Amino acid sequence: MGIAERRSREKELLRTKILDAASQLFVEEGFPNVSLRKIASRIEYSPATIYLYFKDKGHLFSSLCGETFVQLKDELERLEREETDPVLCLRKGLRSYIGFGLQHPNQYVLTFDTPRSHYEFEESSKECQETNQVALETFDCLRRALERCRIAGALEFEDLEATSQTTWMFIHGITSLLLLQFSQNDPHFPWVDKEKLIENGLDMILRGLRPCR
Amino acid sequence: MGIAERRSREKELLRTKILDAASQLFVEEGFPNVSLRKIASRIEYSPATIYLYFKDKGHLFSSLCGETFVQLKDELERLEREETDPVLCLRKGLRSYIGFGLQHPNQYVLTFDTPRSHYEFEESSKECQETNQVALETFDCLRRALERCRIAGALEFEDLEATSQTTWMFIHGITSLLLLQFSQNDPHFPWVDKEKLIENGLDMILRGLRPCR
DNA sequence: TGACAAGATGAACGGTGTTCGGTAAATTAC
DNA sequence: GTAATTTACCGAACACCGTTCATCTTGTCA
Repeated sequence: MGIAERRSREKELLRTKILDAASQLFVEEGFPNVSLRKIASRIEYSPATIYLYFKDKGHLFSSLCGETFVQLKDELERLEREETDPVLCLRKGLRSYIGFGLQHPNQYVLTFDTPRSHYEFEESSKECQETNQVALETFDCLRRALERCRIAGALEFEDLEATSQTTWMFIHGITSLLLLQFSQNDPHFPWVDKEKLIENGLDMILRGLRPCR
Repeated sequence: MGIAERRSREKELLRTKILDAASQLFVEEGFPNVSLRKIASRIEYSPATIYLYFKDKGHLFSSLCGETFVQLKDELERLEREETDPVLCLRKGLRSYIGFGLQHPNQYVLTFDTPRSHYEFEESSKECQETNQVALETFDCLRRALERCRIAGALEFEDLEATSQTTWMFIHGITSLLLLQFSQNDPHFPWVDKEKLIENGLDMILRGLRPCR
């Protein structure tokens, strides 16, 4: 049955066409400024057609973010294989996370700085499940990196889970404020240099985890 | 001229009536779920009337957030006067910041986790100026608290400004993730206890600033 | 060739922020 | 006391938005 295959191939093609157009507009303008009508008109289809491929606007952008975050996971797993010094591996991983956020501001903000209720209208769709899975695996990289440091005796902490989550909170804080407050051309707030902030942040995190000698 | 005064008093009254209604709805439902029509109907005025008192939706909620954040500043300044141990003062202040965010989730998220372009459509209005001023003074509390710790020899760091900003980023990270990711009924992510996370976070921050002995 | 199914859509629904011309009342001037 | 003017307000509209659904076209199969 070659016909059915071609059909489903064509369906997949339009699906990715929608995703591509959405992605472009999303990167340019951010979630709330991209309308389904804009996406539809860019690919020369009716807005209603999008609903044959995605449940709603939220799920479309969820799967968009999911796709992007796979890159971060891959990058972190690459680091894990290539960098043998555990502390350096941790530090580079944290730096990658921040860099990833800076490179994909809209995806980052939509995923971590937006109340779910504002864009996700039903739980447990297939896309969300997958995205969630990627997120867990990405977080696992951090967990493993910390545990390796502890085993090597380079860092010291009691509760791996709590420490992993706290560390995530810290680098999220750096990323989030850099995206949302830094480089607002706010002439009144005396932001110091961006790279310096990042380095300072990473130093402080690692110092907070170093064994008390 | 008593008439003019009464008039401006009445005008101020309606202004605060709008703000009150907006505040209630805002706390209940969050920025994007509160429409000017809802506010208007709650106070039994036309939506158009709101535009006689506020430039647009963004400015209305900006001044709302500003009002709320004054409370945090007051709390921090109170701490500064009453708590003599500088490190304890710093720690309590950081804790207050997080607690404030948890108590006013919508205000916090709108102020720090929302791209300005999504709700603020023109710079430098009177309300924004005032809010900005409050923000700067609040940040100054953190700066002073850190400096006092350094002078007392309890903490050690090079650059006060960078350290203040980094510290803010950390507590913002804690607050932001607690508000936006924690207690999503995400059965898959193994969040540890909230209080434990906060304590762990504060410990890590202070350890990251302790002098190397 | 006719029946059927899948894909795409036009038009509509109920909502949004925002603008503007007009109105009615309160104030001022005469 | 009446006319002119300022003020506060609002109905209606504009241009959007996400979403739904009956309808239509078109490719497929018997």
